[in-house]
Amino acid sequence: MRNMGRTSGDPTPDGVPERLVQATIRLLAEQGPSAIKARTVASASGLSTMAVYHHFGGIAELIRAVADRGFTELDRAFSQVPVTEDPIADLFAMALMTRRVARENPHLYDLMFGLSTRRATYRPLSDSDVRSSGRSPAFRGAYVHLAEACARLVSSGRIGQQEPEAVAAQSWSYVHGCITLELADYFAEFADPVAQVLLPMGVNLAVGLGDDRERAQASHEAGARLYDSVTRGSEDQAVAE
Amino acid sequence: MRNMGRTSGDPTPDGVPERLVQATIRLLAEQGPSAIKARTVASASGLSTMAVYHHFGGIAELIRAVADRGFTELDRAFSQVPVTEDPIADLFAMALMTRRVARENPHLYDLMFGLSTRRATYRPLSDSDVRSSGRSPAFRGAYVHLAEACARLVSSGRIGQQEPEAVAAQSWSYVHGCITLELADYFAEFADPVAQVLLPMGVNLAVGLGDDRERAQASHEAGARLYDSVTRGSEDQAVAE
DNA sequence: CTGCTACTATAACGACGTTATCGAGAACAT
DNA sequence: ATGTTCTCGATAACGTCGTTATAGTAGCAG
Repeated sequence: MRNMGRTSGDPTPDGVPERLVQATIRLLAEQGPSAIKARTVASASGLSTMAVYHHFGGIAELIRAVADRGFTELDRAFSQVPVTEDPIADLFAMALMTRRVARENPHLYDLMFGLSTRRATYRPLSDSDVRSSGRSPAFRGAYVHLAEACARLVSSGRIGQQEPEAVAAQSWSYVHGCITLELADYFAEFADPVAQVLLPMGVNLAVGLGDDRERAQASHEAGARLYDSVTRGSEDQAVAE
Repeated sequence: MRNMGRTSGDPTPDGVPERLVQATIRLLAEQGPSAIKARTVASASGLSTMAVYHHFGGIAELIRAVADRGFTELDRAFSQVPVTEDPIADLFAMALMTRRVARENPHLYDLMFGLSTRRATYRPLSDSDVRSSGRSPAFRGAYVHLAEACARLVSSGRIGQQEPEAVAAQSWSYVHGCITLELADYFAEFADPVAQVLLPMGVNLAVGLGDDRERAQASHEAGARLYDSVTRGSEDQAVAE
């Protein structure tokens, strides 16, 4: 495993590691995790297996880089959501963004949060890939969007006085739980999981946090419109129901 | 893959398939999913690899049987929670039970809900292992406990009139989301994830569903006591913080 | 040209899932 | 008792995978 970046400045972000990561993501989306093999990603990149080991050290590190790329995508998706004067609308737009990212590549989403492919399986994450508090920079990049929206929500006085971190944890939990169960087909009985589960649950949580019900409902509908306005006209309209 | 049961009546539930499943669960708990190999589970069971193929057909089917055993354990845990006159207390006791099961064998829990090891990776679940609506009997055995508690909650009139299935989906989502994130160490900043995230989130959701806040808080504390009374004195006190 | 560095292709090694083949033991009929 | 059949599991092999050893190419410094 040598240097990951270019020796000089990076005018071209399309190096060999990039090709390997994107080929892995594509294989993950099209054929699932069992298709990620040193030979398949190498041939899909037009290289030999040695490229994987020179640039990453092994399949495990490549997969970790791929999962990290997933958080980078999530960060980019969150960045597209504008900061409005309605933090609950922003939060629900981010929830729908998370769902979109998850449904675009379910196996990648599973890789980002599943522990079957983390810990114990691979190395016990030793040194500097976990920087300060415990996660990758790409993850924190996405997380700050959520944390800041929760901080805005608390400081607005719209809900009861409470720790923004706890609000963030609860928001994240309900979104992640819903998405995970939907991806695993446990919500097959619901024709529209967003309208029947995700949105009402967000409203209920907001009400439980102290918001007014009608206002929470309106904010969530505004968040849905915010999400539509951001994603409409984008490169791909993702997975249409 | 031959017959799974004994030829005559089953006075001894400790056959070869049982040994293989339990050896796999033990390997999963002690060494993680990467330790599940045909040779390791076979030697851990005192058998050869052929036993896996005779009784299950392959590693994939064995892993599926193991995940199903996880739902059986969850069903058994839910069965230990008594049906009281307080459905919210029952639901929160089940939430704590789910957390206990998940923490006893995190890799098994991930196997039960992760899609990386389902679908696409293995066969597209063809015939009768998915019976009527979409999941295994062991799963539905656990799910009915949740669904019935939600039905009791709705019919009690304590929360607003709404579909019990939606209440179940929301309860399940928040519990599953919290547990998944906690297992993946995303709640490392919280010294007591139950007191700081899971319980307040359950209260908030109950309030959002229409319950009174003080009453919801009391019910959740009662649910915690209910959980303690059921698990205390049991074989193992599980993972103590 | 020589030496050094960075990277890659080829080929091999060990481990794994799976399968082929065969033998042990039971059940049953004769 | 003997032969037949069947279930089940052991041994050994085959193909694939992650990984590594080896050797090679390209670029640059002297």
